[in-house]
Amino acid sequence: MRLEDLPGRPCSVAAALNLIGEKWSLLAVREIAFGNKRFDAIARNTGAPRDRLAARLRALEAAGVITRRRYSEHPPRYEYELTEAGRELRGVLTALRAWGDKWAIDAPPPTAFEHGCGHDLDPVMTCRHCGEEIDPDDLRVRVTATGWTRQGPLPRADPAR
Amino acid sequence: MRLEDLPGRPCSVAAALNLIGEKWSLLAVREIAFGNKRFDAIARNTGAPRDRLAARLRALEAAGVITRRRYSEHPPRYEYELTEAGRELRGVLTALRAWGDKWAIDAPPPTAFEHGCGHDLDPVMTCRHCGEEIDPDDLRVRVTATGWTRQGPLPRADPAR
DNA sequence: TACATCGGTTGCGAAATCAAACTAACTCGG
DNA sequence: CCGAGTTAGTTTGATTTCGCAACCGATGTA
Repeated sequence: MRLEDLPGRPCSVAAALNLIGEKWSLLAVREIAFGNKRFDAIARNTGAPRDRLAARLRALEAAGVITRRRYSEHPPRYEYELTEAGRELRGVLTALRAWGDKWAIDAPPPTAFEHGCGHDLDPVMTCRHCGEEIDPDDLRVRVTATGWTRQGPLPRADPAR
Repeated sequence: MRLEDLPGRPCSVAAALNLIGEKWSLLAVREIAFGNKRFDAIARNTGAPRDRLAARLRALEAAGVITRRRYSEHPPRYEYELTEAGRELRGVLTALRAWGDKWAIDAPPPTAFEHGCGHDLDPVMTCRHCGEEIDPDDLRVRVTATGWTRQGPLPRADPAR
């Protein structure tokens, strides 16, 4: 993706959404990550219309997020797998799931994961360098294409309101 | 959001995407997180069509992600701010940006952040309990609504391919 | 023979999206 | 006072995408 081809601020978030931001794309990735490799299972578990799903799977393949492998000739049958890029998308899914658990549903989380350490997964974003939990209020913009964002600290939560 | 109202697997990821998965929504949140509170700035920096942006901002407000505050009567003028839910979305943006930096663009990251510890931000998702980096291959599905996913380990990366 | 499975494609109407123009109420400079 | 600019949208009309249902062909199963 060429950043210049995106409207607005040159930004990896926009570039990422260009690849995986269409409706059903991330849910398809979720299903494949769950081990559901086949078209029918992905369609059933996401609820996506079959024609839209077919289009999304092609786009995800073109984006390098999944591969399509024929496991039968006559009739041709395919299964989908995550590429390295697709596998790394699971982190995005984890962040989204954590947010959704907290803010998008009123019931307890419908899906939980057990981490290798034996406890239920409770993900935290940390700084690889210092190991501390990342407080987004504690970040400064360091580099951007000129003209798009002034350098300096990001706005903080305003405790007055 | 009632999970029963979603098509497919009951899932917080789907519920989250229902709130913030439409086109331009996350980019609008990104801009507000950057401190751009006004309609025109958000429109300019995202590249979103103004009518779409107006619709998205209303939807984000209804979803509880942003607030709309009048800063002028006559003419009525508004500015947008993140709610607590919106501020916690910054973690999703961080995950998405990290993925996009690596997989969605060919150039070096257009935006970097400096963490409080003095180094460039390099986010890692860790387990709150044991502090270890989360390897998505090291997760087992612990609970889901019955019928949707067998319990047990998730498929691993297949080293044979 | 009849039906089910699988991985789609096709056709079609409904809905969402887009760029551009327009509105309305102000402010500022001269 | 005049004209230009700012701000936050709304309107318009064309384009694109979406969602649904039906269909298809090759095979396997009862």
